[in-house]
Amino acid sequence: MNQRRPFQRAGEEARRSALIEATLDLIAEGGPQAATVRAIALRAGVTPGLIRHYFATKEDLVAAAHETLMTGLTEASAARLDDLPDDPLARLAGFVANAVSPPVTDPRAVSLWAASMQLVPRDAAMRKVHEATYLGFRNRLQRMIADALAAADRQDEDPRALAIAGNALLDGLWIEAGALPDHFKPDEMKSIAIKAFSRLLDLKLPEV
Amino acid sequence: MNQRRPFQRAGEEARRSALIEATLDLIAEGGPQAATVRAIALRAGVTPGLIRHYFATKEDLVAAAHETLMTGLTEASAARLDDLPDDPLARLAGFVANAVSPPVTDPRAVSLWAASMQLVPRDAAMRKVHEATYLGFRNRLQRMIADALAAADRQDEDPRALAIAGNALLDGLWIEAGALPDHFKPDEMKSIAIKAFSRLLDLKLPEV
DNA sequence: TGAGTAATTATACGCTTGCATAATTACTCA
DNA sequence: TGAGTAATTATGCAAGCGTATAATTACTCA
Repeated sequence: MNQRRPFQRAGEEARRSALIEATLDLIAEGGPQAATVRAIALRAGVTPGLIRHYFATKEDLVAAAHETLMTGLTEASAARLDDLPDDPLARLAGFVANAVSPPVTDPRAVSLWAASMQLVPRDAAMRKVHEATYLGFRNRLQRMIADALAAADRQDEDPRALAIAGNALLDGLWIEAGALPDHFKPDEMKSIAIKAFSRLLDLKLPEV
Repeated sequence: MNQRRPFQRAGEEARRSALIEATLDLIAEGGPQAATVRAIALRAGVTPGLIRHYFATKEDLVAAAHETLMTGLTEASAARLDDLPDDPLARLAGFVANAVSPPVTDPRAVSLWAASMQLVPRDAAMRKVHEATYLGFRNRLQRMIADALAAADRQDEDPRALAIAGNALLDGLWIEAGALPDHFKPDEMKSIAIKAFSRLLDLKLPEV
Protein backbone atom coordinates (compact mmCIF):
# COMPACT_ATOMS: atom_id res chain seq x y z
CA MET A 1 0.00 0.00 0.00
CA ASN A 2 1.42 3.32 -1.05
CA GLN A 3 1.28 6.70 0.57
CA ARG A 4 -2.20 7.75 1.54
CA ARG A 5 -3.21 11.34 1.34
CA PRO A 6 -3.38 12.94 4.83
CA PHE A 7 -6.86 13.82 6.03
CA GLN A 8 -8.81 15.43 8.81
CA ARG A 9 -12.02 14.13 10.24
CA ALA A 10 -15.09 16.30 10.20
CA GLY A 11 -18.50 16.00 11.79
CA GLU A 12 -21.42 14.44 10.05
CA GLU A 13 -23.27 17.72 9.55
CA ALA A 14 -20.33 19.45 7.95
CA ARG A 15 -19.68 16.52 5.64
CA ARG A 16 -23.26 16.16 4.54
CA SER A 17 -23.51 19.89 3.91
CA ALA A 18 -20.32 19.92 1.89
CA LEU A 19 -21.50 17.01 -0.23
CA ILE A 20 -24.89 18.60 -0.76
CA GLU A 21 -23.30 21.91 -1.67
CA ALA A 22 -20.93 20.19 -4.10
CA THR A 23 -23.87 18.41 -5.71
CA LEU A 24 -25.79 21.64 -6.22
CA ASP A 25 -22.73 23.40 -7.63
CA LEU A 26 -22.22 20.64 -10.19
CA ILE A 27 -25.88 20.50 -11.20
CA ALA A 28 -25.90 24.27 -11.60
CA GLU A 29 -22.80 24.12 -13.77
CA GLY A 30 -23.42 21.08 -15.91
CA GLY A 31 -26.94 19.81 -15.30
CA PRO A 32 -27.91 16.66 -13.38
CA GLN A 33 -25.56 14.45 -15.37
CA ALA A 34 -22.56 16.44 -14.16
CA ALA A 35 -23.14 15.33 -10.57
CA THR A 36 -21.35 11.99 -10.65
CA VAL A 37 -20.05 10.39 -7.48
CA ARG A 38 -16.46 11.16 -8.44
CA ALA A 39 -17.17 14.77 -9.40
CA ILE A 40 -19.12 15.40 -6.20
CA ALA A 41 -16.40 13.89 -4.06
CA LEU A 42 -13.69 15.86 -5.82
CA ARG A 43 -15.65 19.09 -5.47
CA ALA A 44 -16.22 18.42 -1.78
CA GLY A 45 -12.55 17.62 -1.22
CA VAL A 46 -13.06 13.98 -0.27
CA THR A 47 -12.81 10.64 -2.01
CA PRO A 48 -15.77 8.84 -3.60
CA GLY A 49 -16.24 6.20 -0.90
CA LEU A 50 -17.15 8.86 1.63
CA ILE A 51 -20.39 9.58 -0.12
CA ARG A 52 -21.54 6.10 0.72
CA HIS A 53 -20.66 6.64 4.34
CA TYR A 54 -23.00 9.57 4.74
CA PHE A 55 -25.71 8.70 2.21
CA ALA A 56 -27.11 5.26 1.48
CA THR A 57 -27.02 5.91 -2.26
CA LYS A 58 -26.00 8.67 -4.59
CA GLU A 59 -29.66 9.09 -5.32
CA ASP A 60 -30.30 9.88 -1.68
CA LEU A 61 -27.62 12.55 -1.81
CA VAL A 62 -29.16 14.10 -4.90
CA ALA A 63 -32.60 14.09 -3.27
CA ALA A 64 -31.17 15.74 -0.18
CA ALA A 65 -29.54 18.35 -2.38
CA HIS A 66 -32.80 19.15 -4.14
CA GLU A 67 -34.63 19.36 -0.84
CA THR A 68 -31.98 21.68 0.55
CA LEU A 69 -32.29 23.88 -2.50
CA MET A 70 -36.05 24.18 -2.37
CA THR A 71 -36.08 24.85 1.33
CA GLY A 72 -33.29 27.36 0.88
CA LEU A 73 -35.15 29.36 -1.74
CA THR A 74 -38.03 29.87 0.62
CA GLU A 75 -35.82 30.68 3.56
CA ALA A 76 -33.97 33.27 1.51
CA SER A 77 -37.17 35.22 1.15
CA ALA A 78 -37.94 34.84 4.86
CA ALA A 79 -34.55 36.17 5.84
CA ARG A 80 -35.34 39.46 4.15
CA LEU A 81 -38.51 40.08 6.06
CA ASP A 82 -36.71 41.76 8.94
CA ASP A 83 -35.37 44.41 6.60
CA LEU A 84 -38.85 45.44 5.50
CA PRO A 85 -40.85 48.38 6.86
CA ASP A 86 -43.55 47.78 9.44
CA ASP A 87 -46.27 49.50 7.46
CA PRO A 88 -48.29 46.70 5.85
CA LEU A 89 -48.49 48.29 2.41
CA ALA A 90 -44.82 49.21 2.32
CA ARG A 91 -43.94 45.82 3.74
CA LEU A 92 -45.84 43.97 1.04
CA ALA A 93 -44.36 46.21 -1.65
CA GLY A 94 -40.88 45.52 -0.33
CA PHE A 95 -41.50 41.79 -0.26
CA VAL A 96 -42.80 41.82 -3.82
CA ALA A 97 -39.95 43.95 -5.10
CA ASN A 98 -37.34 41.72 -3.48
CA ALA A 99 -38.89 38.60 -4.94
CA VAL A 100 -38.38 39.78 -8.53
CA SER A 101 -35.01 41.48 -8.19
CA PRO A 102 -31.40 40.40 -7.85
CA PRO A 103 -30.01 38.68 -5.82
CA VAL A 104 -33.25 36.67 -5.49
CA THR A 105 -33.59 36.50 -9.27
CA ASP A 106 -30.59 34.52 -10.41
CA PRO A 107 -29.97 32.27 -13.43
CA ARG A 108 -28.25 29.68 -11.25
CA ALA A 109 -31.22 29.50 -8.90
CA VAL A 110 -33.64 29.09 -11.80
CA SER A 111 -31.56 26.32 -13.30
CA LEU A 112 -31.39 24.47 -9.97
CA TRP A 113 -35.03 25.08 -9.21
CA ALA A 114 -36.00 23.64 -12.60
CA ALA A 115 -33.79 20.61 -12.06
CA SER A 116 -35.67 20.02 -8.81
CA MET A 117 -39.07 20.73 -10.31
CA GLN A 118 -38.67 18.10 -13.01
CA LEU A 119 -38.76 15.56 -10.21
CA VAL A 120 -41.90 16.86 -8.53
CA PRO A 121 -44.55 15.31 -10.79
CA ARG A 122 -42.80 11.92 -10.66
CA ASP A 123 -41.47 11.61 -7.12
CA ALA A 124 -43.84 11.69 -4.17
CA ALA A 125 -41.16 12.71 -1.67
CA MET A 126 -40.06 15.63 -3.84
CA ARG A 127 -43.67 16.59 -4.36
CA LYS A 128 -44.16 16.70 -0.63
CA VAL A 129 -41.14 18.95 -0.17
CA HIS A 130 -42.29 21.18 -2.98
CA GLU A 131 -45.78 21.44 -1.59
CA ALA A 132 -44.47 22.35 1.85
CA THR A 133 -42.23 25.10 0.50
CA TYR A 134 -44.92 26.35 -1.89
CA LEU A 135 -47.38 26.57 0.97
CA GLY A 136 -44.84 28.19 3.24
CA PHE A 137 -44.22 30.98 0.78
CA ARG A 138 -47.83 31.36 -0.19
CA ASN A 139 -49.06 31.52 3.37
CA ARG A 140 -46.49 34.15 4.22
CA LEU A 141 -47.64 36.17 1.25
CA GLN A 142 -51.25 35.61 2.22
CA ARG A 143 -50.65 37.02 5.69
CA MET A 144 -49.03 40.10 4.25
CA ILE A 145 -51.86 40.55 1.79
CA ALA A 146 -54.40 40.17 4.60
CA ASP A 147 -52.50 42.73 6.66
CA ALA A 148 -52.42 45.20 3.79
CA LEU A 149 -56.13 44.73 3.12
CA ALA A 150 -56.93 45.09 6.81
CA ALA A 151 -54.93 48.33 7.00
CA ALA A 152 -57.07 49.63 4.14
CA ASP A 153 -60.22 48.44 5.90
CA ARG A 154 -60.97 46.00 3.13
CA GLN A 155 -62.90 42.99 4.40
CA ASP A 156 -64.50 42.07 1.12
CA GLU A 157 -61.60 40.08 -0.27
CA ASP A 158 -60.42 36.49 -0.36
CA PRO A 159 -56.79 36.63 0.75
CA ARG A 160 -56.22 32.99 -0.16
CA ALA A 161 -57.22 33.42 -3.80
CA LEU A 162 -55.19 36.63 -3.99
CA ALA A 163 -52.20 34.83 -2.51
CA ILE A 164 -52.48 32.02 -5.04
CA ALA A 165 -52.60 34.53 -7.86
CA GLY A 166 -49.90 36.75 -6.38
CA ASN A 167 -47.64 33.82 -5.71
CA ALA A 168 -48.06 32.61 -9.29
CA LEU A 169 -47.28 36.05 -10.63
CA LEU A 170 -44.11 36.30 -8.56
CA ASP A 171 -43.01 32.81 -9.57
CA GLY A 172 -43.59 33.52 -13.24
CA LEU A 173 -41.69 36.79 -13.10
CA TRP A 174 -38.89 35.22 -11.08
CA ILE A 175 -38.46 32.43 -13.62
CA GLU A 176 -38.19 34.76 -16.59
CA ALA A 177 -35.98 37.25 -14.78
CA GLY A 178 -33.58 34.42 -14.08
CA ALA A 179 -33.95 32.57 -17.36
CA LEU A 180 -33.68 35.62 -19.63
CA PRO A 181 -31.69 38.11 -17.58
CA ASP A 182 -30.89 40.35 -20.54
CA HIS A 183 -34.43 40.48 -21.83
CA PHE A 184 -35.76 42.99 -19.31
CA LYS A 185 -34.58 46.45 -18.35
CA PRO A 186 -33.13 47.03 -14.86
CA ASP A 187 -35.97 47.33 -12.32
CA GLU A 188 -38.57 46.65 -15.00
CA MET A 189 -39.73 43.50 -13.25
CA LYS A 190 -39.96 45.30 -9.95
CA SER A 191 -42.12 48.02 -11.43
CA ILE A 192 -44.36 45.53 -13.24
CA ALA A 193 -44.76 43.41 -10.11
CA ILE A 194 -45.68 46.34 -7.87
CA LYS A 195 -48.21 47.67 -10.36
CA ALA A 196 -49.67 44.22 -10.90
CA PHE A 197 -50.05 43.67 -7.17
CA SER A 198 -51.67 47.06 -6.78
CA ARG A 199 -54.19 46.00 -9.38
CA LEU A 200 -54.75 42.52 -7.96
CA LEU A 201 -55.44 43.93 -4.51
CA ASP A 202 -57.02 47.15 -5.70
CA LEU A 203 -54.65 48.96 -3.37
CA LYS A 204 -52.02 51.52 -4.13
CA LEU A 205 -48.70 49.94 -3.20
CA PRO A 206 -45.75 52.31 -2.88
CA GLU A 207 -43.03 52.09 -5.51
CA VAL A 208 -39.85 50.76 -3.98
CA MET B 1 -23.44 -13.58 -38.84
CA ASN B 2 -26.74 -14.81 -37.40
CA GLN B 3 -30.31 -14.01 -38.26
CA ARG B 4 -30.95 -10.32 -38.47
CA ARG B 5 -34.26 -8.94 -37.40
CA PRO B 6 -36.41 -7.94 -40.40
CA PHE B 7 -36.95 -4.23 -40.83
CA GLN B 8 -38.71 -1.60 -42.87
CA ARG B 9 -37.18 1.63 -44.01
CA ALA B 10 -38.77 4.90 -43.03
CA GLY B 11 -38.21 8.50 -44.07
CA GLU B 12 -35.92 10.83 -42.22
CA GLU B 13 -38.72 12.95 -40.80
CA ALA B 14 -40.60 9.99 -39.41
CA ARG B 15 -37.46 8.55 -37.86
CA ARG B 16 -36.37 11.79 -36.29
CA SER B 17 -39.84 12.38 -34.90
CA ALA B 18 -40.04 8.89 -33.46
CA LEU B 19 -36.67 9.28 -31.78
CA ILE B 20 -37.58 12.68 -30.39
CA GLU B 21 -40.90 11.37 -29.14
CA ALA B 22 -39.21 8.38 -27.51
CA THR B 23 -36.74 10.72 -25.81
CA LEU B 24 -39.48 12.90 -24.39
CA ASP B 25 -41.43 9.87 -23.18
CA LEU B 26 -38.42 8.53 -21.33
CA ILE B 27 -37.55 11.88 -19.77
CA ALA B 28 -41.13 12.30 -18.64
CA GLU B 29 -41.13 8.84 -17.09
CA GLY B 30 -37.72 8.67 -15.50
CA GLY B 31 -36.01 12.05 -15.76
CA PRO B 32 -33.12 12.96 -18.04
CA GLN B 33 -31.02 10.01 -16.92
CA ALA B 34 -33.61 7.56 -18.23
CA ALA B 35 -33.08 8.67 -21.81
CA THR B 36 -30.08 6.52 -22.69
CA VAL B 37 -29.25 5.67 -26.27
CA ARG B 38 -30.39 2.07 -25.78
CA ALA B 39 -33.64 3.03 -24.04
CA ILE B 40 -34.48 5.62 -26.69
CA ALA B 41 -33.78 3.18 -29.51
CA LEU B 42 -35.85 0.46 -27.87
CA ARG B 43 -38.72 2.85 -27.25
CA ALA B 44 -38.60 4.00 -30.86
CA GLY B 45 -38.49 0.44 -32.13
CA VAL B 46 -35.04 0.66 -33.73
CA THR B 47 -31.53 -0.33 -32.73
CA PRO B 48 -29.07 2.04 -31.06
CA GLY B 49 -26.87 2.65 -34.11
CA LEU B 50 -29.76 4.34 -35.88
CA ILE B 51 -29.65 7.28 -33.52
CA ARG B 52 -26.23 8.12 -34.84
CA HIS B 53 -27.51 7.97 -38.35
CA TYR B 54 -30.03 10.72 -37.79
CA PHE B 55 -28.33 12.79 -35.08
CA ALA B 56 -24.64 13.60 -34.81
CA THR B 57 -24.66 12.88 -31.07
CA LYS B 58 -27.11 11.76 -28.45
CA GLU B 59 -26.82 15.27 -27.05
CA ASP B 60 -28.11 16.67 -30.32
CA LEU B 61 -31.10 14.37 -30.11
CA VAL B 62 -31.85 15.49 -26.57
CA ALA B 63 -31.57 19.14 -27.57
CA ALA B 64 -33.91 18.54 -30.50
CA ALA B 65 -36.34 16.86 -28.11
CA HIS B 66 -36.31 19.81 -25.72
CA GLU B 67 -36.78 22.25 -28.56
CA THR B 68 -39.69 20.23 -29.89
CA LEU B 69 -41.26 20.23 -26.46
CA MET B 70 -40.99 23.94 -25.93
CA THR B 71 -42.26 24.76 -29.36
CA GLY B 72 -45.07 22.27 -28.89
CA LEU B 73 -46.29 23.81 -25.65
CA THR B 74 -46.74 27.15 -27.36
CA GLU B 75 -48.37 25.66 -30.43
CA ALA B 76 -50.83 23.79 -28.24
CA SER B 77 -52.17 27.08 -26.99
CA ALA B 78 -52.28 28.50 -30.52
CA ALA B 79 -54.27 25.55 -31.77
CA ARG B 80 -57.06 26.41 -29.36
CA LEU B 81 -57.48 29.96 -30.57
CA ASP B 82 -59.87 28.97 -33.32
CA ASP B 83 -62.28 27.54 -30.77
CA LEU B 84 -62.56 30.82 -28.90
CA PRO B 85 -65.32 33.38 -29.31
CA ASP B 86 -64.76 36.47 -31.46
CA ASP B 87 -65.68 38.92 -28.75
CA PRO B 88 -62.36 40.26 -27.40
CA LEU B 89 -63.31 39.96 -23.71
CA ALA B 90 -64.74 36.49 -24.08
CA ARG B 91 -61.84 35.49 -26.26
CA LEU B 92 -59.29 36.58 -23.68
CA ALA B 93 -61.26 34.90 -20.90
CA GLY B 94 -61.36 31.69 -22.89
CA PHE B 95 -57.64 31.84 -23.58
CA VAL B 96 -56.87 32.41 -19.91
CA ALA B 97 -59.18 29.65 -18.76
CA ASN B 98 -57.67 27.14 -21.18
CA ALA B 99 -54.15 27.98 -20.12
CA VAL B 100 -54.78 26.94 -16.52
CA SER B 101 -57.04 23.94 -17.08
CA PRO B 102 -56.60 20.38 -18.25
CA PRO B 103 -55.50 19.20 -20.75
CA VAL B 104 -53.08 22.16 -20.92
CA THR B 105 -52.23 21.74 -17.25
CA ASP B 106 -50.58 18.36 -17.05
CA PRO B 107 -47.98 16.90 -14.68
CA ARG B 108 -46.10 15.32 -17.55
CA ALA B 109 -45.86 18.65 -19.36
CA VAL B 110 -44.58 20.39 -16.24
CA SER B 111 -41.95 17.74 -15.68
CA LEU B 112 -40.74 17.97 -19.27
CA TRP B 113 -40.89 21.74 -19.28
CA ALA B 114 -38.77 21.85 -16.12
CA ALA B 115 -36.26 19.43 -17.61
CA SER B 116 -35.93 21.81 -20.54
CA MET B 117 -35.84 24.92 -18.39
CA GLN B 118 -32.90 23.68 -16.34
CA LEU B 119 -30.87 23.97 -19.53
CA VAL B 120 -31.93 27.52 -20.39
CA PRO B 121 -29.61 29.49 -18.05
CA ARG B 122 -26.63 27.37 -19.14
CA ASP B 123 -27.14 26.71 -22.84
CA ALA B 124 -27.33 29.60 -25.27
CA ALA B 125 -29.15 27.60 -27.95
CA MET B 126 -31.81 26.50 -25.47
CA ARG B 127 -32.09 30.01 -24.16
CA LYS B 128 -32.74 31.24 -27.67
CA VAL B 129 -35.47 28.66 -28.18
CA HIS B 130 -37.00 29.50 -24.84
CA GLU B 131 -36.94 33.21 -25.54
CA ALA B 132 -38.61 32.70 -28.91
CA THR B 133 -41.40 30.61 -27.45
CA TYR B 134 -41.80 32.92 -24.45
CA LEU B 135 -42.11 35.91 -26.77
CA GLY B 136 -44.48 34.06 -29.07
CA PHE B 137 -46.87 33.33 -26.24
CA ARG B 138 -46.50 36.72 -24.62
CA ASN B 139 -47.06 38.61 -27.84
CA ARG B 140 -50.18 36.61 -28.58
CA LEU B 141 -51.45 37.40 -25.11
CA GLN B 142 -50.52 41.03 -25.55
CA ARG B 143 -52.57 41.30 -28.73
CA MET B 144 -55.57 39.82 -27.01
CA ILE B 145 -55.14 42.15 -24.05
CA ALA B 146 -54.85 45.12 -26.41
CA ASP B 147 -58.00 44.00 -28.24
CA ALA B 148 -59.91 43.66 -24.98
CA LEU B 149 -58.79 47.10 -23.83
CA ALA B 150 -59.62 48.65 -27.19
CA ALA B 151 -63.10 47.11 -27.07
CA ALA B 152 -63.55 48.80 -23.70
CA ASP B 153 -62.20 52.08 -25.08
CA ARG B 154 -59.25 51.97 -22.73
CA GLN B 155 -56.23 53.69 -24.25
CA ASP B 156 -54.53 54.52 -20.98
CA GLU B 157 -52.81 51.18 -20.52
CA ASP B 158 -49.48 49.57 -21.34
CA PRO B 159 -50.36 46.25 -23.00
CA ARG B 160 -46.77 45.08 -22.90
CA ALA B 161 -46.41 45.42 -19.14
CA LEU B 162 -49.81 43.80 -18.68
CA ALA B 163 -48.79 40.96 -20.97
CA ILE B 164 -45.60 40.38 -19.02
CA ALA B 165 -47.55 40.26 -15.77
CA GLY B 166 -50.38 38.20 -17.23
CA ASN B 167 -48.00 35.76 -18.82
CA ALA B 168 -46.15 35.33 -15.55
CA LEU B 169 -49.40 34.74 -13.71
CA LEU B 170 -50.49 32.08 -16.21
CA ASP B 171 -47.10 30.39 -16.09
CA GLY B 172 -47.09 30.33 -12.31
CA LEU B 173 -50.59 28.91 -12.12
CA TRP B 174 -49.86 26.39 -14.85
CA ILE B 175 -46.78 25.12 -13.01
CA GLU B 176 -48.59 24.60 -9.72
CA ALA B 177 -51.67 23.09 -11.36
CA GLY B 178 -49.40 20.54 -13.01
CA ALA B 179 -47.00 20.02 -10.13
CA LEU B 180 -49.62 19.69 -7.39
CA PRO B 181 -52.70 18.48 -9.23
CA ASP B 182 -54.51 17.41 -6.06
CA HIS B 183 -53.87 20.62 -4.17
CA PHE B 184 -56.51 22.71 -5.91
CA LYS B 185 -60.22 22.19 -6.37
CA PRO B 186 -61.59 21.53 -9.87
CA ASP B 187 -61.88 24.81 -11.79
CA GLU B 188 -60.37 26.72 -8.90
CA MET B 189 -57.41 27.82 -11.01
CA LYS B 190 -59.67 28.90 -13.80
CA SER B 191 -61.73 31.05 -11.48
CA ILE B 192 -58.66 32.57 -9.84
CA ALA B 193 -57.07 33.30 -13.20
CA ILE B 194 -60.15 34.99 -14.64
CA LYS B 195 -60.62 37.13 -11.54
CA ALA B 196 -56.93 38.03 -11.46
CA PHE B 197 -56.97 39.04 -15.10
CA SER B 198 -60.09 41.11 -14.54
CA ARG B 199 -58.21 42.92 -11.82
CA LEU B 200 -54.99 43.31 -13.77
CA LEU B 201 -56.83 44.84 -16.70
CA ASP B 202 -59.50 46.54 -14.65
CA LEU B 203 -62.02 44.91 -16.96
CA LYS B 204 -64.80 42.53 -16.16
CA LEU B 205 -63.93 39.28 -17.94
CA PRO B 206 -66.75 36.78 -18.28
CA GLU B 207 -66.53 33.58 -16.25
CA VAL B 208 -65.99 30.63 -18.54
C1' DT C 1 -34.62 -8.33 -63.39
C1' DG C 2 -30.55 -6.95 -61.33
C1' DA C 3 -27.37 -3.26 -59.87
C1' DG C 4 -26.74 0.27 -56.76
C1' DT C 5 -27.40 2.58 -52.59
C1' DA C 6 -28.36 3.85 -48.22
C1' DA C 7 -31.22 2.57 -44.21
C1' DT C 8 -30.76 -0.52 -40.71
C1' DT C 9 -29.04 -4.22 -37.73
C1' DA C 10 -25.41 -6.23 -35.15
C1' DT C 11 -21.35 -6.05 -32.74
C1' DA C 12 -17.46 -4.11 -30.44
C1' DC C 13 -14.71 -0.64 -27.99
C1' DG C 14 -12.90 2.32 -24.39
C1' DC C 15 -14.49 4.70 -20.87
C1' DT C 16 -17.42 5.93 -17.01
C1' DT C 17 -20.65 4.88 -13.56
C1' DG C 18 -22.45 3.67 -8.76
C1' DC C 19 -21.39 0.66 -5.46
C1' DA C 20 -18.52 -2.62 -2.53
C1' DT C 21 -14.70 -3.73 0.33
C1' DA C 22 -10.35 -3.59 2.78
C1' DA C 23 -6.82 -1.04 4.88
C1' DT C 24 -5.13 2.90 7.19
C1' DT C 25 -5.11 6.61 10.28
C1' DA C 26 -7.00 10.50 13.02
C1' DC C 27 -9.00 11.11 16.96
C1' DT C 28 -11.01 10.18 21.82
C1' DC C 29 -10.69 8.63 26.29
C1' DA C 30 -9.41 5.71 30.16
C1' DT D 1 0.36 6.35 26.66
C1' DG D 2 -2.01 3.02 24.19
C1' DA D 3 -6.34 0.72 22.87
C1' DG D 4 -10.37 1.23 20.43
C1' DT D 5 -13.17 3.02 16.95
C1' DA D 6 -14.91 5.03 13.15
C1' DA D 7 -13.80 8.45 9.56
C1' DT D 8 -11.41 8.31 5.49
C1' DT D 9 -8.52 6.76 1.60
C1' DA D 10 -7.57 3.52 -1.89
C1' DT D 11 -8.79 0.07 -4.94
C1' DG D 12 -11.64 -2.94 -7.56
C1' DC D 13 -15.89 -4.74 -9.79
C1' DA D 14 -19.76 -5.41 -12.91
C1' DA D 15 -22.71 -3.03 -15.57
C1' DG D 16 -23.82 0.43 -18.54
C1' DC D 17 -22.66 4.38 -21.36
C1' DG D 18 -22.08 6.90 -26.02
C1' DT D 19 -19.77 6.16 -30.04
C1' DA D 20 -17.66 3.61 -34.03
C1' DT D 21 -17.68 0.32 -37.65
C1' DA D 22 -18.90 -3.47 -40.67
C1' DA D 23 -22.28 -6.23 -42.75
C1' DT D 24 -26.80 -7.02 -44.43
C1' DT D 25 -30.96 -6.04 -46.69
C1' DA D 26 -34.94 -3.22 -48.20
C1' DC D 27 -35.90 -0.43 -51.58
C1' DT D 28 -35.60 2.33 -56.14
C1' DC D 29 -34.97 2.63 -60.84
C1' DA D 30 -33.08 1.71 -65.40
